[in-house]
Amino acid sequence: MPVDELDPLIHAVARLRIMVVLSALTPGDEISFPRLGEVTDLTAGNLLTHLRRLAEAGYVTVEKSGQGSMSRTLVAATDEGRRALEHYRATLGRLLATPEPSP
Amino acid sequence: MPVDELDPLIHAVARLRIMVVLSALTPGDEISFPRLGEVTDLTAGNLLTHLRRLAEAGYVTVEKSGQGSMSRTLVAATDEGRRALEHYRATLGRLLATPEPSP
DNA sequence: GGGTATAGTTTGTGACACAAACTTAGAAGG
DNA sequence: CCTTCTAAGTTTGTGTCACAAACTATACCC
Repeated sequence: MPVDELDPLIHAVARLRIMVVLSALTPGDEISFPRLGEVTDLTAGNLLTHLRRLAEAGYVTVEKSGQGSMSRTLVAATDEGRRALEHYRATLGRLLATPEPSP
Repeated sequence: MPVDELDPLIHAVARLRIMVVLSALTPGDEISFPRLGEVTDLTAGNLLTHLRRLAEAGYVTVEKSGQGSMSRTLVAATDEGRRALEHYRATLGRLLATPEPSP
């Protein structure tokens, strides 16, 4: 009945947190992998996996440089990612507000 | 960091839909199992499982009468369920709104 | 150079959403 | 009455996924 479905990629709590944090960044800004892990309260393994899926969807960019302990990974939301989150927000707002008349 | 966690019982899309529909009912009102299945767009199997979990949590009541094709099952949200949804709504709103200052 | 710390990756497992198959019992109808 | 159909729930099997523990690679310190 509700034509608009909640984007399952964003709906997972962990990824939702990631997207919220990334979208809060000034466009053009980035955040480091470890810092993002702290802020979202995710272990590195989880963060990595979720970022991979978000990157595959084109919602985030992941830039890596260096190797081993010198590696620096920077993450940012893409415009598409921001739009997707906005759309999710709107859809969810609609869903939560809907009294859905029952005949 | 965000102390308030999203209630995972409600967060699943299917159960979220169920709770929204049930909460939209006038307190004291009930909805039939088949009708709830239609409105939430869930198969009977799914609906049953999700209702079971919601009932275990005390978020909904499930009243059964009759057997076989004569069985009538009525479902309603409990006060606790309504409160939980409200809390979920608030938590989510906070999460989605949080710009979360990054040092 | 052995130990410790940091950054990221791989892997194993348990939970869970989902739908297909099954059960039960009344109604249709011949 | 005996079969067939349909409606209402229930059980079960399967694929997906979130999660954390274990692992790899590299630098810093003594």
